Amino acid sequence: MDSLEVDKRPQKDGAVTLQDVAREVGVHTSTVSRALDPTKQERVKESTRMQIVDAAERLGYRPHMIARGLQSGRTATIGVVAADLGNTFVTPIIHGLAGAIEGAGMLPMIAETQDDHDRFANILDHMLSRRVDGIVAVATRAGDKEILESAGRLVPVVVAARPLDDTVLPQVIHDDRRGGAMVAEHLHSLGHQVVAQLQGPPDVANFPRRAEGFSEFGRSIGLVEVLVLEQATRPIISEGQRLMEALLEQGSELPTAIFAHNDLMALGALAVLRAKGLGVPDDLSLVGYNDLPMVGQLSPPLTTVRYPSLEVGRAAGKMILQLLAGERPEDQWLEPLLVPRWSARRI
Amino acid sequence: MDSLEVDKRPQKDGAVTLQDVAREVGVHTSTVSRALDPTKQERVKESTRMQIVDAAERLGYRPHMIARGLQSGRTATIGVVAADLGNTFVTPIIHGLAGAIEGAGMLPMIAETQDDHDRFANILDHMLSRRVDGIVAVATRAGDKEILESAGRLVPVVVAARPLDDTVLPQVIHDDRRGGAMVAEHLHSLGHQVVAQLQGPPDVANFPRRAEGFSEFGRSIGLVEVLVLEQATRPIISEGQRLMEALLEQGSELPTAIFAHNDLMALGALAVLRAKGLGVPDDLSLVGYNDLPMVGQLSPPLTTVRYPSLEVGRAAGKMILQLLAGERPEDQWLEPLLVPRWSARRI
DNA sequence: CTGTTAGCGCTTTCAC
DNA sequence: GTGAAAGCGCTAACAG
Repeated sequence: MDSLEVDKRPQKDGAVTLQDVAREVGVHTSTVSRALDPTKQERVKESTRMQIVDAAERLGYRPHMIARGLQSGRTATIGVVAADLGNTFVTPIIHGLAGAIEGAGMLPMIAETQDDHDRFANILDHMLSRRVDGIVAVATRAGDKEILESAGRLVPVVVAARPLDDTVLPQVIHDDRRGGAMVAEHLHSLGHQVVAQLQGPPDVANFPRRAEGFSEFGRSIGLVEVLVLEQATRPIISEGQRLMEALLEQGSELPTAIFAHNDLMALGALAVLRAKGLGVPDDLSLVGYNDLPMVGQLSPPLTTVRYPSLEVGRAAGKMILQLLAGERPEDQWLEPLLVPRWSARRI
Repeated sequence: MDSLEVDKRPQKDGAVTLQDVAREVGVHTSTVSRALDPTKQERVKESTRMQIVDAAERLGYRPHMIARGLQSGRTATIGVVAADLGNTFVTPIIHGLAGAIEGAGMLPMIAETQDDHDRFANILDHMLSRRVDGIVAVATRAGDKEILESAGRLVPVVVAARPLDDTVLPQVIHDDRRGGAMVAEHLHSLGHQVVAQLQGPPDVANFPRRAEGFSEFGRSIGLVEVLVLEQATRPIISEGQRLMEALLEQGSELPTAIFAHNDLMALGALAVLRAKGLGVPDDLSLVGYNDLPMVGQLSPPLTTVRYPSLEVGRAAGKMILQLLAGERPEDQWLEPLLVPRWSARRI
């Protein structure tokens, strides 16, 4: 029985393994592994390497990244936790992120929280189970901080888009406070004196910051703010409608200009105003935030603050890569830019 | 030496393994495995199971899906191959897909081809290396067919959004031909007689179908079509501009209405028309395709054909799940819907 | 009911 | 320059 060789066919699913290639060439799997590894292929005799490469090609060998990952502990995957893929605000972030990490052979894996804390927790857990190499959180609410930080102890985590107060986690931060102030300044420069805000959910840190920047700077230059008694529970169109209606019905003085905390809420407000027969900007000026695709071509073209989504995604990707390389990246600051269009006009 | 026990601390990265839990409770790993597997936990004595669950909780055990995947050959991951994440057309598809598969514990992994064949090939290869359980292709061009079909021999593949002619692969199909015809009919009903198309890339099957539907049905009802001598190389704004300029400069009769093969190209055309001092719809009617978010609020609100992106994503997700369950799903047909707004008017 | 053994496909010592 | 063997964390087949 000197020929114990068992005829091991390629596995049921048809995948060709290192074994198959090794058998084909008549060498050991470790030799094949070395021959196919760019960093080690010098340690293999040129002639055998050629045979191996050839056989691998011929058989259609494809490395099994899962098996490799089990060994190395890396999956070349970055988990992206978003709130809502239906919001055109997040797509460019994912786009930028994907572009930034693809050079390193990494791919994003995406999940949606729907702004629900339990889902957030589950998703984080799931991603850790999958052993993603890093996590980019673009959906964080204040209540998610602890759990995200504890994930950060296991794997690199970058916080993007929605900032977190007092955290050790590295962040890509947008200066929302400054953005809010820019809106106040713009309205003031157009001659407005009585203004109001439609505020986004207070537990998404961007919104309180926008509110503060707007209110404080506005006060300092003499703007009078009519307080809206409601706040949005989510930063979406329907909530913009609700707040706008609340403002109109609460019986207080009507402002001449409104700062909606994001473009979607501005769209909601616009719909309500239109329905009530109020013209924008003729009767009321309106400013949004984010500069979503196409808002510059709305009727009227929306004055807004440009939020650099693509750059945020790119920066987050780079930071994750740095973290993975053992570096400790500094927080990135990305500045807002006021984009004056036609929905806010001189009074 | 009856106590060979080595003090195996949890691994360097702090991850707790079955081993750790087993050691803690004083049982074998396979017992722990069973105790933690919902389908097998009856085979474990209640008391030990309790201890195990307790210890797992206490130690912070988290299943290692990679290791499990190596064993089972499944990764609970669906690869999504998109052309361009920057296009708001794809996002809802991903959104729908993610929603459809999440119930099965699967997550999408996304990559962009930028409409480049080599990148398409690389990405497919990469996804197969990662052993995704299935692939949804939303970026296919005619030249990608063979390679996609060969991937389909290894793993379930669903073709969505961009159809493929004569393929065995299951598809989510949108009736582009019908959509094109609907546009012709609409323009005809508005009294237009001379029309033109800004055609999308011919190797993305949707566009020739839209063109045929439009031309053939248009001819049958008496529309005269001015041929544009150029075709887009990609379905994007700048190409819409280029074609619109080409039409204006080619010296042929000017149509009274234009059918742009998608909304982005319509936006490009709109910009050119505006720059040349031509009003839409006063001087020229314009119809797009897709009904991207917000095009209903443009100035003018764009008349377009609604492409059911979200539903396409959902259907693709369901089909992948069916395929994974060993079923052979039928192709899904999703119908277009003309959305009349203000960019096309009665002549 | 629980322990043993083998092995998923690959990389990585350690020998020779 | 190459082979042998161990092992990544888990599941499954087989004992007992």
